[in-house]
Amino acid sequence: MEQHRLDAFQVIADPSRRQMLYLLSKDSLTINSLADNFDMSRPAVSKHIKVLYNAGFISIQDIGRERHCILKQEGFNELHKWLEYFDAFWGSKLKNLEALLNERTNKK
Amino acid sequence: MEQHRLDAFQVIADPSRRQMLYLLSKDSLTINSLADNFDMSRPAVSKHIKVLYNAGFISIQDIGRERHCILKQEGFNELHKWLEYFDAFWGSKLKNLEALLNERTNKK
DNA sequence: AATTTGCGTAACTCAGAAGTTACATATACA
DNA sequence: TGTATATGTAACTTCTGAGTTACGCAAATT
Repeated sequence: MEQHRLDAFQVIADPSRRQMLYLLSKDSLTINSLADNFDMSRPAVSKHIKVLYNAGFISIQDIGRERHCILKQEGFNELHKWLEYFDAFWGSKLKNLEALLNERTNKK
Repeated sequence: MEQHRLDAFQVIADPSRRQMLYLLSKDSLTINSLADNFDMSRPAVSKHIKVLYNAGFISIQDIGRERHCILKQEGFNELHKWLEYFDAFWGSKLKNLEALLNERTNKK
């Protein structure tokens, strides 16, 4: 089948997928009950779910013919690390001083 | 000209742009000095810079014919807020309990 | 057993992001 | 003044993510 192996950053780039994660933060939902919240076909939602699953943003529990989607922390880790790097950058007074010095001296 | 008005999530979905932000966290750079770090044409880099600028990830200081790109916090804010929401979700023991309860009861 | 329900997948279309080359412009330098 | 440098932009091509419809299958229902 198609690739559908997007990294965490690409996964959250889609507004629909962010909305799905939000909805799942309120309650775990099946594919169909998720699809009720969107203006797209169920297969489209199904694909998004696959993307979210493959990237570790959700786990899926099969109950009979239903697939219950549950939010999963794993997918968020990479994003968290990435943002933390820049948080550290902003947070550090040393960095700020460094930047200031660069601004003043780095104009060859 | 073209739109190039991507939101913060779309902005960081591109690996090249993330790399640019990383490089700019080390030092402020001109368009050309940035382009030296990539296997793409300078106009391509120029476009990415425009995207980063429009989304508030960098500020630009014109010095003569050079454009110095400087990391800017603003663009990160939306991402930060977004992640914080889910951090709160994971962090809250109450939420975890709630999720546990949902798992046990929500199987109509 | 037949039908309905919940879902996945294949095949396709479409839009737009990301790259290219070619060109224009403004500043610095000789 | 003429040339090199640093950059932006227009026009174009290419690729792929995101949507669709049509279909298949297994579990539930009757």
